[in-house]
Amino acid sequence: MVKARSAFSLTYLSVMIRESKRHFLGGSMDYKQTLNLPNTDFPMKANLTQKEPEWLKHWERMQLYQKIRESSEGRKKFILHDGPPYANGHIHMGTALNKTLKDIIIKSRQMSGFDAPYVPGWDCHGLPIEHQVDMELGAKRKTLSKTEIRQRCRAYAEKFINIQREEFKRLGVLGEWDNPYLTMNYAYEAVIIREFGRFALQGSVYKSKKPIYWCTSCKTALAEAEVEYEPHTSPSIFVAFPLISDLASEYPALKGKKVSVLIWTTTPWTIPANLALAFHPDYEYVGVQEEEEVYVLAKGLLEKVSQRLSWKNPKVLANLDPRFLEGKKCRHPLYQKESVMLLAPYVTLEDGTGIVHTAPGHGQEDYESGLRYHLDIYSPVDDGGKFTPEVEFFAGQFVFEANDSVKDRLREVRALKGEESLEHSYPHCWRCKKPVIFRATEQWFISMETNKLREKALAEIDRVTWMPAWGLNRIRGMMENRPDWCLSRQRSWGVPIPAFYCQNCNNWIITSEILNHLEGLILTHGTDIWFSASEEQLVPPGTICPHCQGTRFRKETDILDVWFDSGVSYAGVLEARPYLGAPADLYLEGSDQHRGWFHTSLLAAVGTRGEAPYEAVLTHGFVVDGQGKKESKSLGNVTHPEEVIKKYGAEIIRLWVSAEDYRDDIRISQNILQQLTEAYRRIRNTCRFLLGNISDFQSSRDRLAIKEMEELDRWALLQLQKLITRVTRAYENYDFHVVYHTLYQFCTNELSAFYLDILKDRLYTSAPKSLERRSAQTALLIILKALVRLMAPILSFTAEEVWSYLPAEEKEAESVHLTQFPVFDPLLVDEELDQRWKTLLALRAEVTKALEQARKAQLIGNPLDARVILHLPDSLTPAILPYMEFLPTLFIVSQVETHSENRALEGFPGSEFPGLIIRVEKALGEKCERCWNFRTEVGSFQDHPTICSRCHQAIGE
RNA sequence: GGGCCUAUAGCUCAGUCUCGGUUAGAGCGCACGCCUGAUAAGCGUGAGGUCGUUGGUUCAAUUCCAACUAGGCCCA
Repeated sequence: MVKARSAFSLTYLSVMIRESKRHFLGGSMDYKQTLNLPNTDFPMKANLTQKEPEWLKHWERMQLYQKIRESSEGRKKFILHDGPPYANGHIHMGTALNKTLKDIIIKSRQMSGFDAPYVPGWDCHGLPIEHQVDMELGAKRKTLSKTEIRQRCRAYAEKFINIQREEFKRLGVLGEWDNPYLTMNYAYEAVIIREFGRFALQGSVYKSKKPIYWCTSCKTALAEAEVEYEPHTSPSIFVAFPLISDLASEYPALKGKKVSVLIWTTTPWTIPANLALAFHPDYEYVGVQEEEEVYVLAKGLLEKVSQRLSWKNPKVLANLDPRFLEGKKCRHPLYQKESVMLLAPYVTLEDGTGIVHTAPGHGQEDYESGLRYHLDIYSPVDDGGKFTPEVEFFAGQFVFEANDSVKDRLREVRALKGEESLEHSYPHCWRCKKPVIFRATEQWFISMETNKLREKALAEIDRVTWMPAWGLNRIRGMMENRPDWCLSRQRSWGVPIPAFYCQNCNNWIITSEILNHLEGLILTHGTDIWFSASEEQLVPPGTICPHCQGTRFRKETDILDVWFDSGVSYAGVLEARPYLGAPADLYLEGSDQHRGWFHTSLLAAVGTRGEAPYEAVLTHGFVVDGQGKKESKSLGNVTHPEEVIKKYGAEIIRLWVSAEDYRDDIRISQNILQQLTEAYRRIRNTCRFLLGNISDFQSSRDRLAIKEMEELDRWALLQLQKLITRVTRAYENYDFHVVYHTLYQFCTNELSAFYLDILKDRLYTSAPKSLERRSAQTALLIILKALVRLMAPILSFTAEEVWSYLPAEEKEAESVHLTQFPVFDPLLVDEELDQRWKTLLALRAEVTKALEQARKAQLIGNPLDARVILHLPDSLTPAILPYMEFLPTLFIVSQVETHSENRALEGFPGSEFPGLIIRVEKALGEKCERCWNFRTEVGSFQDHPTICSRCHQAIGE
């Protein structure tokens, strides 16, 4: 980067020469040339789009990140552990927000005296990538082996890691980009296996059935993301389940009647797997007689059902309390088995009878009820969707074809009370487009209760600091209610579940010997070895089945849930890299991660280490549009980081991230970006002005001690101390919008509209080396150096650019990012001065109003045209009188006088100070051609007839 | 449908939470004006708010409570 120093003295010299020539010739002078106007090459226009990439190159060349690490060796660590984004697609505003926030935290902690390393990571395995690869392959997929698919998945992940890495770097995020953590790195994969092994060896892992989406045509499990909802016509039937339990004791009206529970379903084929009937605990149910039978159904649906079943004369015999029915039994209409009545909150009155036919092996909610009531997860259907031989009447039939047979059979036994057909939205396979079924299959789980995982996790949740505080309730609620962790996926792109089955007795086996052996293999070959090598190679020599002494084994084909991959990152990253450490000080992600990464990381760490992997968790909201609506392609309200960078620069994204309160949802719109651009210019220009006015200043030579400085300058430094306190505290609390607003308003209010505006006269017109000018410059340099460091975590590019324009002797490091925040200096604080000046400022506000009136009346234009006459009330006199000489400077007017008490003063009445009257008149004397103040003595110097005495003296020096 | 959260000027944020109490603040933007020695800059003045809606508690509510509406996240 180019940095040019002004050559003030040279300029000045040439001016003096020119001046004397002119004087000699007797012409009028160009006094502008004798002023000390701002002088800097720091450009007003930022040109961010072009400059930012140059800075990035510069930082890379100078190895900035490594230098920061070296410079902070031995300091107290601050570990922000990166939650890995998924290695799929380009970054969006949300990921940009997340990474930028992390960068601001890292940089601000670093500048607060910590050693804050940042290791970014990526989540690499999983269905979305495999799905993409599948789609790209099309029909060719079936010809490829698992290993070949996995190779393509790896390449796919690599491609997007590289894309995202460049996009993140472009935002100005500093970190160990050349050595990120990837969940598909061999070493990381080995850690996943090891951590799973810890769970397995302590007995927390078990196998059990669970219903999943299953495509009978592709003979494969499907994830939620792989099903598409399409219209589908299903038969819908009403079925009666005769009661076994006698209700007459509680409801005498039912004595001696044939009572049945009436259900409605759109999947007749699941009737053979029925094990229960679900009632809502809070609804009212009735026993209704129609002809010879009594039916139990929800009161609220009686009318609807009567109509649909064309009942002629339904008669309510009893109101039934579902809580009394709980646990009572019905008989299955087709088989000699029971169906238990239970309570479930998901039952609705939208359709049907208010009682839900429950087959735990064929539905998610049914499954949950099954678990709660300890029912068998019964699913007598094979991979091809055919009933297994054990199913009487329907064995071997394809389930969708069995719908009719089931109906026929129900009709035969007079259990079928009504039938219709229904068009509704039904899940279909994304690949073959055929309707899918819910089918229970064997899955791997981590128990929430074994080893008290839930209890320990809840205790750790209470110990961790959640920001905002409501995060605790949120994750607590989830942890209290979550089911056991289903770990297995029937997929290819992931880490295998390292289990073997004995070929002889079919029991599964996971031992420490097996795990150790595998870990070694995976470190050198990755988990690909699991898919490519034979069991003989994967099982350590001499392994025998602990159950039956068998020696031949078959490997598990399921892989692990990717949430387990990222969930063990504390082990794969924090513990694996000696310069980090676990637990982390902070995790920072979107609030959706209360169910995601925060949750799984906690479970994994508590389950294996007994403690949370983080001390504190900070969450941010989601990016929404200018109206607060979520971004969506169809609404067309999506803002892309790339476009913002192209139009405004990454710096504006960083400013946006800082300006908004990220704990809520974060809005973005062209209007907001426009506004931030304006704010950016103001901050930039303030820095430029400061740079321009210290161009001839060298602290070692010119700096004044605080005691020697003008009171105004001391006031400014005092305000700076308040700024430092406020801003550093805001950084500490992660309140970046407070940082932004405080910095910005300091530039606007304290500096631009007040201090700098007043200072111009002194800076420009005083003799260059005069004490009063050096006093101002001393303050300006201190302010600039503080500002540039305080803004560096947010405006990382601009701060560095400003830094590069500082005089060499002011730069204690080659990059602003290698420096520390300014610290509060008590020597610069003077409470009494601050109080005195509060009154001065309030008076100034009154005067500016009066000046505005005068301007409106066309009495004056520039305030320097004015002479202000004050009538001070007694309450103000003691505070103001000592400053009479300073008032013209303060008001930026030519003259200020107090009015004698004798006669009333006509003028502008002050609103804040009763009795204050301000009169504005044309200033006396002539306008000094050099400083533009009106002075009566202008004209009294023969050598310079158009300037005032102050300027005359200044020129002479 | 359930859990958690949010709602203050056109925009971004203060204030209210832990103390309910005179005319609810700032900056930007906007309008009008000044300056032309920060100049694709700088300064000033002004207009903008029934503090999401409706109830309740209270002498008094933007602030406490409830419901509702809108929006967000996570579930179903």
